[in-house]
Amino acid sequence: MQEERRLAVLRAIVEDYVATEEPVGSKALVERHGLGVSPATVRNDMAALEDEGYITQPHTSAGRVPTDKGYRLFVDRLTTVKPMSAAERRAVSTFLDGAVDLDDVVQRSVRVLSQLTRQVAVVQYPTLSRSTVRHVELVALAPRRLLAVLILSTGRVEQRIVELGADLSDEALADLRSRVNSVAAGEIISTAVTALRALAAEPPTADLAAYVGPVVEALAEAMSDHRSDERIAVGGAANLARYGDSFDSAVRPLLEALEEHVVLLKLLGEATTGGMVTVRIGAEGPYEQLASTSVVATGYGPTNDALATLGVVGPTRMDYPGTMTAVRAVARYVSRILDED
Amino acid sequence: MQEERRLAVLRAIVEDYVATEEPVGSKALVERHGLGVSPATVRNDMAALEDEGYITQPHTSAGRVPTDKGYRLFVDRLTTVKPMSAAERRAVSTFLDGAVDLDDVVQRSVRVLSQLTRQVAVVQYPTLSRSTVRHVELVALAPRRLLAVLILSTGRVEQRIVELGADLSDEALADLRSRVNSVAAGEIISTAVTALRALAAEPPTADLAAYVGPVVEALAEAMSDHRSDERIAVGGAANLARYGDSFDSAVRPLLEALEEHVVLLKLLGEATTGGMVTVRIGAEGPYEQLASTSVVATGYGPTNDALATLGVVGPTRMDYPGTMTAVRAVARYVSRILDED
DNA sequence: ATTGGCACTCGGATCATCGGAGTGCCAAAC
DNA sequence: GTTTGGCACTCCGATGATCCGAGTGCCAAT
Repeated sequence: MQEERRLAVLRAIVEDYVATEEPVGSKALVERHGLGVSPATVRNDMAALEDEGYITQPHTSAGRVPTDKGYRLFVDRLTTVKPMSAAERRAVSTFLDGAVDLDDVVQRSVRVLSQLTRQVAVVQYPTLSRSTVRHVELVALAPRRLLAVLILSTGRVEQRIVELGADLSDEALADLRSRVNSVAAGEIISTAVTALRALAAEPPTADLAAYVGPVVEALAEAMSDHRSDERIAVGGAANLARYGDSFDSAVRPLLEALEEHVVLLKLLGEATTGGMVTVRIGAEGPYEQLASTSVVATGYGPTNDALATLGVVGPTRMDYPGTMTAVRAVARYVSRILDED
Repeated sequence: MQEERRLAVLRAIVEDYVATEEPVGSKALVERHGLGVSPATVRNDMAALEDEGYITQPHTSAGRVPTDKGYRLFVDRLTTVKPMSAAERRAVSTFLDGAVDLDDVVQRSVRVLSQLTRQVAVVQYPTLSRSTVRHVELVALAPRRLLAVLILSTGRVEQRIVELGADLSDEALADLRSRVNSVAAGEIISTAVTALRALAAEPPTADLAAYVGPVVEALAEAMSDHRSDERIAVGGAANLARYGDSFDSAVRPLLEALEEHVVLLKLLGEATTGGMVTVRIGAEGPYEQLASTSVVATGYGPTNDALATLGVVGPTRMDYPGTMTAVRAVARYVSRILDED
């Protein structure tokens, strides 16, 4: 079964290259891994693997390096799930358990993920679109100005200041508050927006006619605010310093991407559910300039109904198994925490 | 007046070195700047400047490079205030005017500042400690759980979830809300905390005794939360890519510092008021590892009562005059915006 | 005080050399 | 048919020698 051995060779090449950062030759391979064959045999296999496009040599008479295609095969078929050490598990859970609010959860996740993977970590804030309205609070700030506070099921809180066209009485405010909550509370965002707009279109009392419009508009705007969909936390940029070589080709575009949240979001891709981790390798991604960076990401959210994405961005030459388990584990912990409150 | 010319020479060296990134020699100096003397004269001056410690040569027979001391003199005595171009002004104001809330103001400031200076920009969120309580809202989420929303004069909103020891009636909630607001609203943070604690110590009605404690504690904690004092926004890290050389010595520690908000805060230093811009050059700063980075910072806040700091971090070799005006301008615009709402 | 002249220094670029790791291929062995 | 040892070959990268030129310091002249 040479076929089997070839795959073993590919796996060995990937592992060694990731570990050493240097092209790996036939001799070093047989020494460091227990393949019971001679270097010559490995060379034959390597030639075959090269023909099929899984590896290349940077130049004649150098060792081999995996191609994107090689990494792809490695990830798809040669990766064994690597469990996290007990210490790591404990670190993740204790660190994340200390979070006091949503912001803090996200910050801490980014931090722990980047430390675990020694890579750049990216965590998207939970999307509004799937969450439900827990409560709407209206607070009078001045006769003609109020603060609308929107509390969502994910724990996110949005607030807007609303300017009114006429003075507002306390009774009218209380009335408005209860009416708004009765149509919106408990509903999913999109439904809530529709219901609120309906309320604004036909003011139930003449009193409210002057206020309901601006308030509803502010709320609807807060609910469908795509800016907040794009909120993202990034951490571990210092890990980029380890790239060392290939600075211009790899680090610069990545640093630029990290500041463009829209780009980052596209890079993370669609959120996947159920513990599935997406791996996008090098040129498989949407940006040419990031041809030598890979993305390992997964969705997270309460009850495994993916609310948002979180993951890691790094060089194609990365420890995929380790990164994948780290990403999966952090996603699971974060989901659990969000479920709790 | 050789003294005067010497300073002119120093200024020319700084300007040239900042522009070209290369040690500057006597010949190039007289050519590029209109000093009406010969290279030999300049050499004499340079020797004197070197004796006094304002410049050095990286190695014998190379041009001169300013020392920290040289930059210091340049900043203190040789800098003419460089006004911003009309286009820049317009860019800043229109960009910042588009901000919708406090978060957005900070984000946009970081962005505009980093683009203006082509450097890493850092903006601290307004401190809680100087601001006053605008309003406290209490929202029932469940019979034994409520959400406390704290609205501050800076526009910042903090919220905390409070677990109660007993079921809460609507009347008790309303009572509590009005009592809390009557003692806290309009007060400065520290006063409000004291007043609230007093309220908790002697519950005005037996009804409230079971609730007032946890609620007040949550509010006090939110008010004195030092974590939020440490909130910071960073932008323009991609500009670090321009360093090119001196990667390990300069970029790596800086990247690490950017993730340690505590370090960054210490780096920014005390907030200064009244349009004063602080410049800290190289080894003047508190961190050895950042001996080749400078900080240009200033305080900002409504009515010029510095609430927080904002600034730029970059290599000692930076365009100080330009950076200083940019920092000053952004601080002024941000202050104005915060004053408005 | 300034200037032109001049010998001197030293870093960086250029180029040649050399060693070694690694390959491909072939013929022998299993 | 697969595996293996042997061998000639390639080419990268380190090392070292050479050389050029920008820049300096100093001195004598202005």
